[in-house]
Amino acid sequence: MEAMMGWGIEEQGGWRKGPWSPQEDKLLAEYVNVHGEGRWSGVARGSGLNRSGKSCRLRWVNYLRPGLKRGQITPQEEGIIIELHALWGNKWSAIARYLPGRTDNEIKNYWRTHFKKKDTKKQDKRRSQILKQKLHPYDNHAGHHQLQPKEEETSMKGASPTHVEDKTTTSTTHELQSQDDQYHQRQDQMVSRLPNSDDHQGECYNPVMINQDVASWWDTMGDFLDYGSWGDLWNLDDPAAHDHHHHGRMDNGTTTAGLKLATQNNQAVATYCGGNSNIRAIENQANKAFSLGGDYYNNLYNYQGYSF
DNA sequence: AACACACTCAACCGCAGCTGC
DNA sequence: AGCAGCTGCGGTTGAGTGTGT
Repeated sequence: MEAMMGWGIEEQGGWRKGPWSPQEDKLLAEYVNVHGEGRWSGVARGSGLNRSGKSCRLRWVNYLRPGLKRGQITPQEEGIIIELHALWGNKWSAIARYLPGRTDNEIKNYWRTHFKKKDTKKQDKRRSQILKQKLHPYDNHAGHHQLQPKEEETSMKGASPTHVEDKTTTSTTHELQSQDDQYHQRQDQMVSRLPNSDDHQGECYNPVMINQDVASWWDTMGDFLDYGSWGDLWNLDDPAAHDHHHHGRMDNGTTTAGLKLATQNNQAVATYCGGNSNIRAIENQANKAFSLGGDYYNNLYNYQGYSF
């Protein structure tokens, strides 16, 4: 008799339900380590567990899978969740792809706990503040040149940025102002963002070559990113996540974008995902930072922008 | 201490989409 | 084309825990 509630052939007495015991976890982990993920109905049959394939998959994905972070959601992760939820709504699995080590279930629970309650005033305010920082990074540059066109920001579907107080400026303001000045003097060195036909997954812009090692690149970018309070969308731990960004293209045409800092042989060392406005801003900043040094064709590294 | 309420999170359920026959 | 099985997703539930009175 087929058991459509779970996956696989249901044993007499039905599948075991409820919390998993350490012994069951061990059995499941051993089975997956040997046979790999997938074919979950086969897990139910072959592992000796009296659990449905569905239950096995859930336990593995949400609890046993290597690389899971556990622990509290950080403010940076919260920011990502809020921004992506504003873009995509309850697409928890899609959002989870941008938070390595977090599961869709975890994010869904977090959202419901923190932002989906009756008493939403405080939560709405916090969400608005974070969205404000995400969607208008340059508003933090009091009196600065608006580097990206406004229409790009409005292209972020579903986002309705509410104006709240700007983040307090820091000591980096002067340095940034100075860089901006030099930037405007050297705009002729800006690298154009022409589509690269080699990329079939999404629109890819020509790589910008930089002549610094990653550490100094990061130092240069770090002030700017921290200052703009959206450096958290960079992913230094799992550069391979870049590939997930490609595969995360939305069917509904939602525009998101990614950047990759990569070695000359195209191996990613850091990736970024976020709204197009942020991507454009980072590109501008990178162009500015590295064109200042001149001779940026000694390409030890490159970065590339993608629009999905 | 005892109770009520709030919160967290693991796990379940139903459904839709995909694939192979 | 239609069916069955598999997979993954989003919504929901409920047990355990924390906190306030």
